[in-house]
Amino acid sequence: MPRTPTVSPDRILQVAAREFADRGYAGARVDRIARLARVNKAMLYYHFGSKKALYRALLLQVFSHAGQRLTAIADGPGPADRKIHDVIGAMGAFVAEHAFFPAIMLREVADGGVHLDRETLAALAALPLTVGAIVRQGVAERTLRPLNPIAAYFTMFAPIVMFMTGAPLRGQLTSRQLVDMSKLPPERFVEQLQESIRLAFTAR
Amino acid sequence: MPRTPTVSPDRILQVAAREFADRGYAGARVDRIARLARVNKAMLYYHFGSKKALYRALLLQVFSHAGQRLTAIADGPGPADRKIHDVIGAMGAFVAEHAFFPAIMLREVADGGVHLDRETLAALAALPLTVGAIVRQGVAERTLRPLNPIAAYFTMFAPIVMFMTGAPLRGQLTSRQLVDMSKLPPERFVEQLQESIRLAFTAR
DNA sequence: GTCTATACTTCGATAGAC
DNA sequence: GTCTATCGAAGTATAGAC
Repeated sequence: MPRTPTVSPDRILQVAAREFADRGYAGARVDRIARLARVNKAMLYYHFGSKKALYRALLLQVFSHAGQRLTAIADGPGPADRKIHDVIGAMGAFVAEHAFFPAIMLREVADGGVHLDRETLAALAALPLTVGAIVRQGVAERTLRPLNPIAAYFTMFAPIVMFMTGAPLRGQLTSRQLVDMSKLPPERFVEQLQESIRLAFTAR
Repeated sequence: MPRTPTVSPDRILQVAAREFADRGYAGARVDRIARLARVNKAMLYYHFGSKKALYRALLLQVFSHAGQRLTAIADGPGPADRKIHDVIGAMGAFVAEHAFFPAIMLREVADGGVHLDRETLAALAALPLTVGAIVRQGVAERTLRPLNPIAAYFTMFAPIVMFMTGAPLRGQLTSRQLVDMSKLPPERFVEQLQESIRLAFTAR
């Protein structure tokens, strides 16, 4: 996966990812995406048709990739408590590779999915579905305590998504000397979360 | 606190809360806020000066209120593990009273605080500061296990904020029969989170 | 304090030549 | 596939009468 794709559509998607993550659907500017991707606007519309279609193409791609990571773990062997640990780690790794992902996820939650079609929503739905499957496995095999799958999904993923998205805001609060929120690298946050979720979810 | 304030500025703030929560700063429309608040646009600008000033006034108000709730608990008597439980409950109650709050919080995290001034950022900073104080108390008195205060803050609040904000998206996923995420009322989610955080944070 | 009308800007999208 | 030029809609904000 090259850092600077030579093909226009790929380069557009890459720039669009940052633009939509940083500014949201309403705040994103097609002009800016085209300029940063070094294509003119007409070219962008030629490839994607509309701002909304570009947004959907991007989200479908990223949600599908994220879903595949989780599904691979859920469908693999091993006890559910181990899978929970691995799934949190996989999400942390996915965010490390795709820094724009958590902000997009956050914004789509806030927007209520209004810009998405059924296909993109289905790709998004794979995430809670996969976690739900692991939780049900764990409760059945008694490696996890009885948990509501939806509650478990939010309890394990919301912290990672909000922490990763919140880096710029933490930077502002820290640099303005309002709170010092600078001393926790992402990898350590993931470890701490894994430990908290292990204590919270494991049957005993 | 009347449901339909008679004074224009109050009514504008109330409508603006829903508009900014539903659509974000960039997506919010001053025209729509004015129309729904039954004032004309010139009146809105007369009272608040600009879209940004209106946004800041709203966020300053809501962050201050939320911060006061938490501070009251943190400064009160009792062991820290109990305060953690109460603070989660207080946040759940605050959201029940101000349904727009979690979406605003989520969007501001994603926007990186770019629309806020120092005063509003300070009001926001009170939240992690207060949780940090409770965590430090608990670690000192050995009612909580050693925890990074920042990690603790995100672990306990991110789930509540994302779950509450995500109601419309869950509704879409459920009604389109992609996942059934409809069977978990907010109060039960808060209880489940309190139990998970108790297990995750308590020293033993 | 309240209104109508409008100035000014920006945005998404397209026409049409090459 | 690629470009320049531009259109029409929509947005924030204000002027100026009452």
